[in-house]
Amino acid sequence: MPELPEVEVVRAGLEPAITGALVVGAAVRDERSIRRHAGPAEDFAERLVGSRLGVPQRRGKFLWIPMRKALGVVDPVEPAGRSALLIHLGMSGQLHLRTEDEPFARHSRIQLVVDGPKLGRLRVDFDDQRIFGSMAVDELLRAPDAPEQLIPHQVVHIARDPIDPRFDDAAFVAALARRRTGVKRALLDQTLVSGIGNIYADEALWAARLHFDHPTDALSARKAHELLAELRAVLGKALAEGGTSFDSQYLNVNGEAGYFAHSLNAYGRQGKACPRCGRPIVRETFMNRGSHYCPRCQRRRTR
DNA sequence: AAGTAATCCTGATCGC
DNA sequence: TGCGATCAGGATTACT
Repeated sequence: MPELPEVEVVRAGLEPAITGALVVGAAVRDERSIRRHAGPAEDFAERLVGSRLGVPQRRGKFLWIPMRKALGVVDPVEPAGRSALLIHLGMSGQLHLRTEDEPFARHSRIQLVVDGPKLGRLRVDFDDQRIFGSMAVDELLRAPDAPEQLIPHQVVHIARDPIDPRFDDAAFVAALARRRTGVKRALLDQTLVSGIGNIYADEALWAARLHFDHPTDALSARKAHELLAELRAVLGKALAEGGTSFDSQYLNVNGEAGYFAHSLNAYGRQGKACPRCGRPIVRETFMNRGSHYCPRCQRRRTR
């Protein structure tokens, strides 16, 4: 399940193949994989083919590539177009760089062919088993809090992520205090802070010794800052290790797995000893997903 | 208005 | 062997 570190690994992996490249082909094999696109598959392909691509960008778990039709002379590195190829990997979406003669993966849904200045002609495959992911061509708008930044229309409501240099720590802590909900719910709310999913929420809560349902309004500012620090630590470490791969559901653009699964302290470790105190990690269903925590280190507190 | 539940999907796994 | 039920969860939609 790709979260911030996995999406950033993919973004960085795309960069040398994509930046300045011309789209020479686009094929949608499954319309469900362009659910986020406003028009039909033909429209999606038409907009892409003949477009020059810029540097891949990311906010939270959303990825996008600025693009503009290559009419006349344009800066190949940053085309300054007003649209972008928007990508969300969902649960099982993957982007793979392949040569044109390589076979399609079983769950290949969309294929692009690009011709770039660095790596030449390549196929960019969007493979997605569960089809929670999607691509779209979306309009670029000025970011509400930074007029010189352009972000896709569908990303405007997404908060900045904790490793964004413009993330406002004090505003986040204040917003958290205004909420009347459990802390894990808040962490998973992408309009409050983005990029965090079930794995890194559980890991950060374990590190900060917080129960997943701890009321946000009962959290001290000091504890909220500590949680933010732990979030950054776990996201940064996972990024450095290439993300978390449990199975083939997450691989980078070259088909390689990440190593962070070996570093997990709570997520998926139910029944195993808490690395801090030795008590078995417990798994409870919460918000239709598993929550993993140490019943000794992460005591539930009441409002 | 803010908070929460339901919904979309497929494949691996389990029980019978 | 095969079949149906269950589980995994990110973002959006539809409620309360």
